[in-house]
Amino acid sequence: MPDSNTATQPLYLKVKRHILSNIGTGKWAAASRVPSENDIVKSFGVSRMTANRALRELQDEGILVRIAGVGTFVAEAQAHAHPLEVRNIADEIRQRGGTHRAQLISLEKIRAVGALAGDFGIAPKSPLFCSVIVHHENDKPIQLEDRYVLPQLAPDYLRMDFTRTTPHEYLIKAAPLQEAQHVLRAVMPDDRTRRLLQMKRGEPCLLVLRRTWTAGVIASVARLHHPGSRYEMSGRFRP
Amino acid sequence: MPDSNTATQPLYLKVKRHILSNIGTGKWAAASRVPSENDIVKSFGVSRMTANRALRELQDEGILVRIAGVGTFVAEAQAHAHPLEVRNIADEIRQRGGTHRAQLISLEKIRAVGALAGDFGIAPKSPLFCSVIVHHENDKPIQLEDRYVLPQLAPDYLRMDFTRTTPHEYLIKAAPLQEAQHVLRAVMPDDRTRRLLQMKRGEPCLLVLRRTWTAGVIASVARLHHPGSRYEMSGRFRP
DNA sequence: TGACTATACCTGTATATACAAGTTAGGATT
DNA sequence: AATCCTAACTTGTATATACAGGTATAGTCA
Repeated sequence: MPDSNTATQPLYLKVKRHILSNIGTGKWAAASRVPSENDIVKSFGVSRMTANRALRELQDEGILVRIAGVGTFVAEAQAHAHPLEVRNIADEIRQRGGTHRAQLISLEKIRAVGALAGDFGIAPKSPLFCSVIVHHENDKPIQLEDRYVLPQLAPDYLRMDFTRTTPHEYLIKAAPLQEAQHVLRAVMPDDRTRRLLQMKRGEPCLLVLRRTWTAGVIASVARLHHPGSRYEMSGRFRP
Repeated sequence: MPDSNTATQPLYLKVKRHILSNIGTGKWAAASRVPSENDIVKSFGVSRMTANRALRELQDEGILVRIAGVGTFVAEAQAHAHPLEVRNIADEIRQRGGTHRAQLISLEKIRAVGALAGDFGIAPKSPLFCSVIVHHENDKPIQLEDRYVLPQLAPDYLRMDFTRTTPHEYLIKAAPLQEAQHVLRAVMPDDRTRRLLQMKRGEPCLLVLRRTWTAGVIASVARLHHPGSRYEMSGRFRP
């Protein structure tokens, strides 16, 4: 029955902004109660569905906690975890406006030994596919990718042309990704790594270890070495 | 008019799962069209608001793209960006079951010079608060925190006891965080850094540069050095 | 042929209403 | 005093309806 909107802005957004501003200024502290749907109906003159949408979306965004039968409350302050994106190297380069070139060092079937077999949870000497690729940005090497793949999940891995698509791109199509783990370290490169990345002596590497799971088993393990002087990861974050 | 539900499961979730399953099996490829709200009304026998909620939530989750007047489509495959968390060091240590100790090296007012003034966007020689803290895990140094703070936003910064709370914890309370940027690099430490972190010669550092914004201005800049041999960042990700 | 228009369809938002189910507090009963 | 029950309030879901505004296409008119 009330009008549709007063200033060309959706009503549920007005309600959301009002709540967010009260939380942002500290007027409504963490764990304190916020107006119920019916309170908002009265104070804003909107329908309950509109109030519900505002509160529900704020819950989905982690700002509020709602308990049926009890009420709606300001969520505890965010764990303050800032996401940093770990992305496909080719996309990353293209987005920067650079040109990507992949140099295939080797692509073969190997036998898992030692820690590698343990990583995959397979028997020692089981077959694994292994690719070694150096990724270039504007013809400067910026990533050495040592990748190991479970043959069952990517049977035609050895026939792929990895100068055209990255293993990463191929794998997310071949083996639906369920989970990924990343570990980030600063390390000194070994001789082979330093040579392939054309690094100076004494220059460190940013190392990303990536493991991806499919159907509960590790589908792929990647070791990504980046020259410290030519590569950095960055991310922006808005709470 | 139709019944409420058939199997104790919300109808909008049924619709969502149906769509997700069609996308998951590849039946509906990326960029292909998905049924309109009215199609879903007919095929599922639900109201348009219910169909709308299912499609809208899938859009919010990045699964679908909706264009008013045109239709609803399967979103292009996710950019495959894996978040890596950049967290408060004290929380991180405690969560691992270790004990955290902060060693205050210095806490003073300085004058911004050179790049620092540029970072903050303030005039050279403007005052800045500066704290230098070494964070220990089980009495081993794992982070050197060089932090610069805008005095206006944290007037009592110099009176804080940073052996009890981290600057990070203090700042998120004093200056509501609006945006944060992180840059990650592998670098060789300078002499001071190597000494404070008790590192061996030739050992690299994982360097995190963090800038946080409040009300459009940079509130704080932090340089976080970690010994490569004793520190790593990791994150898990489920799509 | 080119420009305009009417139409059909789509999403976006908003409302009034309804019923289910969880929680809490207070009152009645035993 | 302990227990049960009810009333009031909360969120969660679902519907029918309405209007606004975006987009594309077919058809009309100049």
